[in-house]
Amino acid sequence: MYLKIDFNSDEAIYMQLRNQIIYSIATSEIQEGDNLPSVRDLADNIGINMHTVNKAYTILKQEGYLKLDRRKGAVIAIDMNKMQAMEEMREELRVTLAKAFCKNISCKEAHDIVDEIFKEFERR
Amino acid sequence: MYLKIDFNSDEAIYMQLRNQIIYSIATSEIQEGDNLPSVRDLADNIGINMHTVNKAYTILKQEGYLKLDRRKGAVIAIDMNKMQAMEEMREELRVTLAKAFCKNISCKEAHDIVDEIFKEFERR
DNA sequence: TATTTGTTATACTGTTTATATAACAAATAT
DNA sequence: ATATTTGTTATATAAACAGTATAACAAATA
Repeated sequence: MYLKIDFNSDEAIYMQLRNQIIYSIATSEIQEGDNLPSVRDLADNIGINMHTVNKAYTILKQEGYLKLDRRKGAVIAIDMNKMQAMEEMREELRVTLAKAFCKNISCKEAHDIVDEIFKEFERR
Repeated sequence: MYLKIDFNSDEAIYMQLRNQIIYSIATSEIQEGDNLPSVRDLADNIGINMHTVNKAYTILKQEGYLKLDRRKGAVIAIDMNKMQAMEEMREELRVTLAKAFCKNISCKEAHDIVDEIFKEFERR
């Protein structure tokens, strides 16, 4: 799995990790049942602290993407609460699309980008 | 203009302000040329500190939604950098839609919500 | 002349982020 | 059996951020 941390970003490292792991699941680079590296291995690998990785894993667990097991380690396990996910998506889109609309981006242009991104997920 | 701050939210107050002002522009509740309340008035009105409002206004200025003038106050003025806005939208959508895809939300369902939100902006 | 604007400066508190050690319990490998 | 590897938990520390509190300035207005 490819992970790249931007240490100059204003986005927290553990959030960059979280987002990239979710993206990797969406593109099927990793999938249900797969193991993630141990918190120590990944931390050493990237060059960050163990607790920063642990924070990302803990959030992914809370959000329903991971199960953490002392014997098996961190395993991808999607908790399928679609209704909740829809509501969260709606709230995020409200902000994203309000910005877009103010900047003269049309509904069609938004749709086109949605399609492009979904193609990133669906090509196998 | 209707502004509601959730003091228990994990989202910073100045970001809640920023997002709601952008949303108000998108729905044409406020528009190009309109004045926002002075930083002191709005702060008193909501019951927060002047600098928190000032931070929201400063960000809105940097992002191209406001002009700040010592004589006229804060005035809505959209800086139309559409290309930049498109790229920012694409990056935000990548995270939002990756989450959605993992939770089995289809491309069509995403499109439907985009349409619903755009209707919030376009009905007059 | 007094008030109102955005703006800037300083100071303080509390929270968050990231790091650093350390230890524990359960499982695995040697 | 022993050592190692898991996630997990507990402290501690430094830096950055969020929010508040005063205060003052320059330009414009009442």
